[in-house]
Amino acid sequence: MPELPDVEGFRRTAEKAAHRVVRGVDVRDAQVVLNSGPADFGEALRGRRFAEPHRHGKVLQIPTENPPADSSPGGSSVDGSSADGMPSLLVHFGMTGALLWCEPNEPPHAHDRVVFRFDGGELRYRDMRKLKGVRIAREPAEAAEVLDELGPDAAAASRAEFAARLTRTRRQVKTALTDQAVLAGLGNLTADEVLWRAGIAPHRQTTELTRDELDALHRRMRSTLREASRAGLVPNRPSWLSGHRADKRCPRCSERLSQRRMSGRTTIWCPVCQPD
DNA sequence: ATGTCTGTTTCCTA
DNA sequence: GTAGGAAACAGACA
Repeated sequence: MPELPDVEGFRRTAEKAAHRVVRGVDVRDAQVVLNSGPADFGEALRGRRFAEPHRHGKVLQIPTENPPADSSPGGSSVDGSSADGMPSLLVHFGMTGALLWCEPNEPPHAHDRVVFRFDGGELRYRDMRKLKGVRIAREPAEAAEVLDELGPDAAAASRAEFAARLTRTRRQVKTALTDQAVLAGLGNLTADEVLWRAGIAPHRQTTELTRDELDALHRRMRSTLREASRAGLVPNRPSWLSGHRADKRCPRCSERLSQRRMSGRTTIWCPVCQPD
């Protein structure tokens, strides 16, 4: 599932836990804890509060903050401790990961790999295939190591930044769009969707795109991500290309869609709306 | 049963 | 620098 819009949905889920104290961490499958042992992982988080979650591309970062200096009722104090210097939780959802907010007594799901318990609810990292998972960054520099590998967030990249990053390489535009080091957040579905909306064939070389085409691509990308993020997934609507991966007819002109594997992923486009 | 597919990423080879 | 394949994993599906 997880492309930028999905992770944006998970970010909103994580907001339910913001400013709550982590009462306990259950690592039900140590394999998804990427950079520490299960005990250390839980120990790094227990007793701290989750702060406001951030998303960069497909990566979700949940910083922590210290518990409020004892109870300060009445004061809506966000307390003194900033999230600086505190450990962060980093989540990469791989291909099948998800984050769910559950009531305390909901029975566990077979694919619940890590459970973060709070008073009155819990956050669950659920993942069937365990291609990625969670990691702990003990200080901001450690989180930066992961995030610095990524290009600018696709939903936030400016037009100029977008064009500059994309044309830095001369690869096929679909491949460049899904390269997280070029631009962070687009996956197989959103890349196909954006290219279709912009009327650009996926195998075009980035360096042969005109300024107008780059601008169109950027504009479509922003609007597509905005709409999909609101839904928390790439919609399966009839007016979207992604809704036609099965019947393989262009939603705009009804032409038979073309299909090819590009860098290992199934790529779909309309030969009429996206000419060579 | 066996093979193929999958909304991800990384590593290797040509 | 770029493209393609395989692998990590756990299914669903024909």
